[in-house]
Amino acid sequence: MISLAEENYLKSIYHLSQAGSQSVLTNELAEAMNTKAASVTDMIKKLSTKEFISYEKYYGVNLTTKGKVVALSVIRKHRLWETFLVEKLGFSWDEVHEVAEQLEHIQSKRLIEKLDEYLGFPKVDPHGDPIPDTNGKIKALQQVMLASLKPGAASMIVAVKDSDSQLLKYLDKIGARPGKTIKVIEREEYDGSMEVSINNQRFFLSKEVSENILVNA
Amino acid sequence: MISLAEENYLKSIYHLSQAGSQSVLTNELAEAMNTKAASVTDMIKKLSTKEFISYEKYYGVNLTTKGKVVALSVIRKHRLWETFLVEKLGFSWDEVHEVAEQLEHIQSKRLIEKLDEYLGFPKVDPHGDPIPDTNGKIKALQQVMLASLKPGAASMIVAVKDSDSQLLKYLDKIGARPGKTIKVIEREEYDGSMEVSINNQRFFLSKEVSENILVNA
DNA sequence: ATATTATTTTAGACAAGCCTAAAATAATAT
DNA sequence: ATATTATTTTAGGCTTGTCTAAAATAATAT
Repeated sequence: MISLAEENYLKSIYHLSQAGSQSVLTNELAEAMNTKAASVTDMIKKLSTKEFISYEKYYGVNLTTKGKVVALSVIRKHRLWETFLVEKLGFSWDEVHEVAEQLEHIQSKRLIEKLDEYLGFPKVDPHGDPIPDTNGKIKALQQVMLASLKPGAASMIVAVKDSDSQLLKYLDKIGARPGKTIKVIEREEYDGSMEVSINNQRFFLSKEVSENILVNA
Repeated sequence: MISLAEENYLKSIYHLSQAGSQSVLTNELAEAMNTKAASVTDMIKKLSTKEFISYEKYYGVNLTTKGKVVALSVIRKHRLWETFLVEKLGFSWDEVHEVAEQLEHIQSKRLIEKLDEYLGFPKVDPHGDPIPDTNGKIKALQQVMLASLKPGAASMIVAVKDSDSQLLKYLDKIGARPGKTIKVIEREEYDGSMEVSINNQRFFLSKEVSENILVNA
């Protein structure tokens, strides 16, 4: 059996290894998990013994195939639950993360199959992130940062990187939801900020915000 | 904060104190929780310090008002989730218990409110058990055992005591679901068995089974 | 009234998952 | 090439929730 803590570590390792393409380092993981490096080392040993990760002392960890299966199954559950919360229970976009963090650990194959069916086998969650299938296959989206678009370019928002509640609230307010089309009016080279239009309304976005919005390539 | 284990103990204490009307004894609790008496004593001390229960050494425990609130909130969540699983996801009656045991521990007031609303504020769960309201008020049903009915009497099934999966499967097969009307045709005094009719079909029920079916008084 | 039996509690241990402080190793700067 | 700094690991400890074995208490039978 795999514990809740173990599942969370594997999920974090997966996300971190998607971001940077190196091995995941102890300190990165400690920060992501909101814990101390020493605790991470302890857990790394356990996960390594159980063959969920491969681990070279001082040089970080990588998921094994077995570990990736677990991570993707947790992510699948997380994203299906988020979809449920938004589509069926009427949660807003920015409220679902915390609850889904809990729901993703419910152990029941049947439940997830039924939920998937009930939701009509969605391919992406409310943030636009792809939902892995039963076998852990995940469709890599062709995504680029809004920040990289040139003035005049328009594209569909597919996801938001950060899951910070403040950011999500803000994006929700200005209508920057996945599925929406966003157009770059102008971009200031000196600070990376940009003026964009969504729903025919204009907004100024800071560099930080525009780097957190992902659009179709 | 209250832990998962603590919630489960409080729930068990509540159920046991509903059954027998005495204080709940260490051994009863150990059996219900599938653990050893020594472990129960340990936990009892913790719950007592936190004032969820009152405890007199060697003479068992009782829930305090504070403890009852927690227990009823867990039971409310359990029953709402069971309703969801059956009504929305198409689980059958006898499959929901295990999953609901996990779902009942999700911490999110908002989630439960939304779920309640989504289900149309149900008053009873799929087993016919009453669902406590937000304030922990629970409507005591006027229930009697089917076993106590006299030949010729008919009444509506409101609940099933045991949550043993075998029993639930059997009852499902013969159509003995909450809401159904059941009529006693005959009763054998020497072994307590009875012949009944449900949906105009006749069945023989052993004493054990007829004591597990609760009907409107 | 006392001895036997059943129940409950105490004592001491263990695994999981975390911590702090100190030691070991790697990376970087001179 | 070596010293300094940053990162990671080790060592030892804590809490939660469990266990077994032994001691204490209560219930029951004679």
